[in-house]
Amino acid sequence: MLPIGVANKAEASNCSIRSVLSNVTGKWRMIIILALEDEPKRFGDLKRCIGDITQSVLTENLRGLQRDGYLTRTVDPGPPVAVSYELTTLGRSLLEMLKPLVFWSHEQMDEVRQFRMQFDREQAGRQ
Amino acid sequence: MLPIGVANKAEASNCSIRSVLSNVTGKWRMIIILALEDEPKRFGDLKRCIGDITQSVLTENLRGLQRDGYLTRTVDPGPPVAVSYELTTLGRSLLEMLKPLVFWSHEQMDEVRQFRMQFDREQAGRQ
DNA sequence: CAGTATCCTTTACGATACTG
DNA sequence: CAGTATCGTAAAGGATACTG
Repeated sequence: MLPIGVANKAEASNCSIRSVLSNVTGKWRMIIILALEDEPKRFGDLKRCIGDITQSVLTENLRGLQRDGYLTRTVDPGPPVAVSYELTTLGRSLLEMLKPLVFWSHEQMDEVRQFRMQFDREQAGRQ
Repeated sequence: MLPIGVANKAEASNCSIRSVLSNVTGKWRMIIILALEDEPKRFGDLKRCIGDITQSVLTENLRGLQRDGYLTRTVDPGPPVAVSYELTTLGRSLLEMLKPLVFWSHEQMDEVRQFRMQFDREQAGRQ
């Protein structure tokens, strides 16, 4: 069995599984990793590629991923300055873990939507 | 390449990959799925097993997972009443996607911690 | 036992303006 | 171009009290 539980609060902070799993929670971290699959990208490219992320949020999340060692940030002082982000070996390794999950998500999407609609209908019927 | 980006906001809501990936973001959803790996568990068992989750938050997340079809909720009217939660086929299928990620997390934890410490040292040095 | 109901705090996210 | 700085909102989570 996996050590997912904690006996107390002090233990929670260094609970191994949780601390690393939390790297891919949040709305954007997986998306960014996936966006860097094929090649290094510059800040503006990433923003365009993802589409609906704001500058400040993209910056925050890139910092976090860089801090944890999933990507590198390289500055080419211009002018104009160009900053590019690239997956590290660790990041690429995470990407490989994520890909099956993404394809699975894609496949199961309709089923989840069915379940949701049914659940919501049942809830509505109970009112 | 994976369709992770969106061209506009309207498209974002039915962007397949994101909508299902978001099922496993958040602090607790993966944890709950993992906690149900071995056998169905009752509400109190889950709470004890996870350790540091409050009743209300556990309830919310169980509802969400049930809504999306990952688990079932079965009531045995007592008294005393006993409610047990069990992974569905879909939930078990998700669990299998999650397990490699969890083991990977466990293995890579030290490396991530090293990166973090180094990054934080560099940041401190820059002040 | 398995919740609901409140209320509160924290975190993530978003919009906008400004800068070297 | 790639940010930073502010400010505001929304969602998640947490603490506590109460209930059939």
